[in-house]
Amino acid sequence: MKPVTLREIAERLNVSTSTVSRALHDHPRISSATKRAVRALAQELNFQPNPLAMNLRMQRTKTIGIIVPKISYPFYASAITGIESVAIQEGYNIVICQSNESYEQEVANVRSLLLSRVDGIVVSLAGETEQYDHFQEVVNRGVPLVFFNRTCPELAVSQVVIDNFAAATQAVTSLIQHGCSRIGLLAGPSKIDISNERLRGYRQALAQYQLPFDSDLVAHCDYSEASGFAQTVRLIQSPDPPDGIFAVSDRLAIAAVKAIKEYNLRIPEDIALVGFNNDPVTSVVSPPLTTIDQNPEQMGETAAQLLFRQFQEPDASAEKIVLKTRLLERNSVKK
Amino acid sequence: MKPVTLREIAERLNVSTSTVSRALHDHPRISSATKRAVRALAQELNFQPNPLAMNLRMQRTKTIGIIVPKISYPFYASAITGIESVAIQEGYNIVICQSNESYEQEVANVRSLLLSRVDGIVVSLAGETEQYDHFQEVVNRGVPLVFFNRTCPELAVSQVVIDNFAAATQAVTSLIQHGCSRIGLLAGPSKIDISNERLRGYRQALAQYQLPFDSDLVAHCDYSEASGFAQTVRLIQSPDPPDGIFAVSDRLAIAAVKAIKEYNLRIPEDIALVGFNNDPVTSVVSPPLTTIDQNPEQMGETAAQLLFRQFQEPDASAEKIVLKTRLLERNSVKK
DNA sequence: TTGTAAGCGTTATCAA
DNA sequence: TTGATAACGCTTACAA
Repeated sequence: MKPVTLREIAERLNVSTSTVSRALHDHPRISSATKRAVRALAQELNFQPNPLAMNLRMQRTKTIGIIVPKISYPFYASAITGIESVAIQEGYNIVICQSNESYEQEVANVRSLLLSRVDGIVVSLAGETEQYDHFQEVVNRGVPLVFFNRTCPELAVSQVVIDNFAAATQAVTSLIQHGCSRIGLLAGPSKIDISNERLRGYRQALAQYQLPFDSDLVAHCDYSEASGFAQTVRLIQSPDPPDGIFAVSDRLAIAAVKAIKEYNLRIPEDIALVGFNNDPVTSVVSPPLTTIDQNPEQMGETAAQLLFRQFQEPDASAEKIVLKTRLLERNSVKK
Repeated sequence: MKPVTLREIAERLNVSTSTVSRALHDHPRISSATKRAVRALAQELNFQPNPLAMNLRMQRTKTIGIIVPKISYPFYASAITGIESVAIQEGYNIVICQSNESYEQEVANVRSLLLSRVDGIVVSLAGETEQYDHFQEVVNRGVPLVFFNRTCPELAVSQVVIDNFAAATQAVTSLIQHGCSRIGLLAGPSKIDISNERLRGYRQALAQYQLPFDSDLVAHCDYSEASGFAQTVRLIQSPDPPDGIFAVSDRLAIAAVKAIKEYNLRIPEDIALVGFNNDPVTSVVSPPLTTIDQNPEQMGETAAQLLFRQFQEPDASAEKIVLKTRLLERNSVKK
């Protein structure tokens, strides 16, 4: 019942363990006769090299660590699937950590991954995170690192993102073109890079159509539904409420839907709404939400590819890949 | 920049590595003086024992493997969170695998987890799985195993489930009490244990109210939205269509919603609908779905606890824990 | 072409 | 109370 080891094979064949190891690795200076013999027996005994021993010996684990805010966010679940698919293809395992949007948990995740000697790390930042020493530490240790989606502007590290500025501009433009003139923004945490990019896009669209920017209409939320709901209520109850809202995530948009309905307002007639992510719920909610589709699986794949590129050329400079998005127009803006 | 090892501490203190190791483990026969000295230096150098070396030496990894059909299913995402929380508490790491409902991938997952020597495995079966040799192998190797939710009836292994029979009875009863008399069932794969339990519950409710059982009304689906949609269409188009549908998962229920709406029928007036899982979308879709709430996080926690119990008493007999559920009545059945 | 031996960083056994 | 030493299972100089 015990797993077979190199030694057993060696003893049975009256050769040394090194010969067995080399035969299995197709070392050029091993006779094809012994190679055949070794392989045959290895096959027969169903030999699997013990990864624990290999890890210790090789000082690498063939494992990549992933840190995401929450695996239950459909965006990240899909991104993970993307990362996983290329990892498997390359013979790597993955280990998934959730930061739960918490800075402290993210730090703990990094520590744990470093400790377990993963060969590389793929991260999307927690909403709370405002300092990056823990990632600097990753870089210092020479462990390849790639950010995706929520990235860190201060670190010269490879990253894959979408053009958040352009996507947000497009989203808000859609609201404007459908007749909205006073548009609220359910923004993300102000320390998160993509939040600011989307805010810039929002302002850009307003400027393009000569609409005034009113900071009262910008509501910063963390990524929780509760904050989305509360901020929407605040916008609705304000003296001069918006006739359209752009939410920087579909979760916030859904929270907005609930708030708007609670106040017996109609979507899109009273308030039009645009979300971000093409979360599955957006096609189910009534009315279906206009949103930005951004192919998270592809983003995950790309991030993983970037990581593997770093494995091959550790000294290559940081790359930034920007993926395409598209606006999915649905009834939440059609007036 | 290199991680500190036992040896370094030993050399600096002019003691042996064994002494250092023992001091750090609070071994009773080490003088408190050296303990203090060792610990102080360990702290100062920020010594972290290399888990790779420990793993190899101890033949255990302080890691538990999790296999679920898909992490993007909200039910499993929550269950994982539950497992994770007790694992962390016990100082264990987790590694998450997705079977993607595929038997082959599940087998590969098991193989990979066994190879990497996880200390125990928590599983919810893939929809496709109809044979269990790979789990028998886990048991044979003496690796603790716990099933949750979708369990395996043939193996004497600890498991945590809900009372699927009772929950399904309750769900269908709700439809009947709101006036449905011809109730369709979007059932799960017939090889999955909980599918059959829910089917039994369905029949029980019918029997209780003297409604006839009609096998034409039972539509077996895999867990995909596509099959839920197709089967709903089949039911709608049948010569004698149902006035209510019980879907054994919310994903299938959502698919049913889409199909029903596509045929311009009203929910619940033309067809009432009950789902299963209390997926977040059920509160967002219009009308909100009646569903069975089953606290997946608690289920995950319980499964993990069962596993840790096995770590402590490897020879204890298999336990089966049945958790409570509750019916969440919403507008998809109110006529 | 193959074998010997060292080493990865721990823990555990035995002896002192 | 502590130290040598072996061992976990593998890879890889270096020797033969």
